Amino acid sequence: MKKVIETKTLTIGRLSKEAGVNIETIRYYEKIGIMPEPRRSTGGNRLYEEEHIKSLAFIRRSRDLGFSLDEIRELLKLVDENTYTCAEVATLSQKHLDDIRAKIKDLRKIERHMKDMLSQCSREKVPNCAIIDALFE
Amino acid sequence: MKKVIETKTLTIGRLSKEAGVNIETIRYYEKIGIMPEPRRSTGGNRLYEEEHIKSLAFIRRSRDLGFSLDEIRELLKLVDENTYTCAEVATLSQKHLDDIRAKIKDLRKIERHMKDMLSQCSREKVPNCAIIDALFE
DNA sequence: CTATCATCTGTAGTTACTACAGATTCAAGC
DNA sequence: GCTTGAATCTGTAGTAACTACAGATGATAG
Repeated sequence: MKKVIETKTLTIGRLSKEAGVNIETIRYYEKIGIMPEPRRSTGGNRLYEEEHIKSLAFIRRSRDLGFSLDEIRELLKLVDENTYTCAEVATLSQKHLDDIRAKIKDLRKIERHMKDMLSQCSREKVPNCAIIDALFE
Repeated sequence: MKKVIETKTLTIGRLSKEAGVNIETIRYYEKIGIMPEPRRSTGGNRLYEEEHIKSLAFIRRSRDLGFSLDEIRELLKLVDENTYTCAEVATLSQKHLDDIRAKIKDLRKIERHMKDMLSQCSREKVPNCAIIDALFE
């Protein structure tokens, strides 16, 4: 007997719902070349396969972790070349982690400043405000 | 004797250097209406006074604290109307502080995930990477 | 008076999308 | 087969906060 390979094919609308990603965003990912072009129906509508579902999931997961689309492109290039090594991936990821830590540091500094300014503010309904003064230096 | 009010007048280039802000950025702030229009020389070059120096300092300080230009516009509107109260300013600032804290929280979550992923990575020069696997889920 | 520098206006590019408009295509019912 | 309404198509423009030009003037030193 013939083995039938069951591949679920999705329209862009279904993929959008399943992945929780806007239709426009999916087309955008294709346009900038980080999602592979799907085959089309005779009329020209996109038809997605397992491959694309995975690809989109990878992109979204990476985005959620704060990777830029360029960084994701790098990662995907490594994967697609199939020649990537753990070391290369780790290097990219470590750099990303460093960036995140730097951002946290910056934000914490801002948080302290804001907290200080707010603590100096009487919060009463009078003009003349310690916060405004601080911003004017 | 006549009291001579000494007002230093700056060209955009000088203001740019003193404030450490790009010339284009200064013009941009004027265009979007958060910096007042300066008077011009007969030839049309911008001539800045103390007022503008202060204004620019306020904007930059607020930007450094992460306020958006729209938020700064709000703050400046309060100041310019001269009817602002400490309470209004404090409300805006508190909201901003909350935003910052939320961002820090998000980033810390990301940091943990990245750290976990990196800890599972052998970092050796072999293909097949725990990080990539994790991103594919 | 001229050479060189500073400024001028206006437009386009950046990131990661989102939001249309106007034209087709698809799927379902009759 | 035909119609209708939903889904999809392409392409363009908008968002935030700038930056980077191009090509035309303005200012200034010698």
